[in-house]
Amino acid sequence: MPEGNIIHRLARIHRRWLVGRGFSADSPQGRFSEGARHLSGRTLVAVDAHGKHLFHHFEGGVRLHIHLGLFGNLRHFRTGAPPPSPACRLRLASPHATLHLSGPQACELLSPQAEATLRARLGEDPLRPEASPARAFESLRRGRSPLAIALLDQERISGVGNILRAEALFLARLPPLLPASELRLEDFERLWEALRELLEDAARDGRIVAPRAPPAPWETPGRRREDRFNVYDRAGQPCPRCATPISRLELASRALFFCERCQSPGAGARRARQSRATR
DNA sequence: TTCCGATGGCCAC
DNA sequence: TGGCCCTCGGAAC
Repeated sequence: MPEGNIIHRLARIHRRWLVGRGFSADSPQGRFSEGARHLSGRTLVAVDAHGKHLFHHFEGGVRLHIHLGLFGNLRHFRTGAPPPSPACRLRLASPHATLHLSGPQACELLSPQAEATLRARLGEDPLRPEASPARAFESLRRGRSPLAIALLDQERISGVGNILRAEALFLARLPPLLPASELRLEDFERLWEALRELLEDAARDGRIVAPRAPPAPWETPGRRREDRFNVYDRAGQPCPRCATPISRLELASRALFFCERCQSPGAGARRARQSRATR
């Protein structure tokens, strides 16, 4: 489920509803019993999201680090929490809300030092206010990997997952296999803006819905999953811009979706020239 | 009822 | 690069 948008959304909800509450904690599954004992009885004082990582700070300097990985799920119930599933790694309960965490890649207590070390490795997160596009640009251009690979590298830009990379590259009309070192500033600026907008909308709405191009009225909120994307998981279906069948490529064991025509080398530059000419 | 894939990432080789 | 971990919904039988 989780790309950066989900993590930021969770952080916002928890900040609003849970900070200042005291929690009891347990680990129905048993794999986090020791950590749960340390958490139990403490008040949540802050919640922060960085890329796909979530940090809950409790009183007494106790810090919980959660990474949902591919399968992780963090549910919240304001009232009437159901019994936890047997796989529930951590349950945090207060009179006002209950959290159920299952299947995380990471659920651990970290010292402030360990948290700082972890965060120092993360690249610019487009959803964080201090994010620097200039640093992200420099970081993306390091090395020779294709743009599509560089985008998933959390040490360059953090929070981007497989859906967002496909949709952002499509909206920015960039060829996914372009060597990242050849990315030009004007192309990067379109890409960064696409990422920022997709992430921000998805963090607010709770799911990724890519704007359709060419400009079409925004679909109704009831838009079905398979209609939410321009290219992701749409192999063989017509590109919404040019009707060319969407391509699927296996790259570093991840599926990559793109339009060979709209995202051919030079497509972005051609479009930029056209829009300048018509201004 | 079983099976499979998924919006991640780590580690060993 | 491949194997592996973790969970769960929906497709396939």
